[in-house]
Amino acid sequence: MLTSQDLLFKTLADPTRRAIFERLCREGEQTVGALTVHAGVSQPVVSKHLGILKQAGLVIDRHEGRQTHCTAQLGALAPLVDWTREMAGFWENRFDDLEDLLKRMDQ
Amino acid sequence: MLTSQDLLFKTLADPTRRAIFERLCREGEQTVGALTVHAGVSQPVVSKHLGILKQAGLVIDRHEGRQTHCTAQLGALAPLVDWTREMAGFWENRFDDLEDLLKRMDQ
DNA sequence: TTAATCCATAGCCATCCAGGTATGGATAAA
DNA sequence: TTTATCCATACCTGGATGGCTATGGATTAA
Repeated sequence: MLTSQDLLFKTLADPTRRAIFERLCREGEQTVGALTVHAGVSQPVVSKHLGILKQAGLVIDRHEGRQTHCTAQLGALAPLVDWTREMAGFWENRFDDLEDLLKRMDQ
Repeated sequence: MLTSQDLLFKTLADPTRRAIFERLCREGEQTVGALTVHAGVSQPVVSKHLGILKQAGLVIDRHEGRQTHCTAQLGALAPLVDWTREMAGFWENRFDDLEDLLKRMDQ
């Protein structure tokens, strides 16, 4: 089974792809051409990365004539935030358990 | 150049590796053997994943006799949290800029 | 209509890497 | 001392994937 966390981590693991997403977050809507200028890779590669970002829900696009305008979808990062919170939660619980144990030992 | 975010995303992108880290967060300190039982892969593979997790600072270990006890280092997730916050920050700033623009247009 | 631009898709290749088995060193048990 | 257990390292292999070029459809410009 492929969790949404899996998809997010895998998608963001590639530096080129993450840089594209970062640029979209910083600059807002961008055409494929504009992204290609700064990506350091060829246009087909940028298109492929955008496809993967779209599949992960991190990017949506809008067609206007022969141009494709792309936008970052920040909300798609939610599972990532949730995961981090979950890990931190486990951590806290372990401290709570330890606290309980110490309390019981004290009696 | 390889940023700490790069290292973190790449390290956590693998499901098996992330599962090991998750288990360490949930259960606390575990030996390599205990981790192997639940990992679904061979012991050498677990050792290799632990090596990568250690390199990313996500795990530290402690040797006791012939056993190696591993612990999750939650603090190593900080760059991930920072990155997410940064992305959200860009988002906010863009809204702020838009707000400023609208305000100026209103005058 | 013709030429130029924007983008997506197809096909190819090199590289990376997660998985395996084999093995040996170190420690603990017999 | 001998045997068994725990773990790490070395080595190999197949599959995944990030990069490229070539190409064509669609739209705009000449």
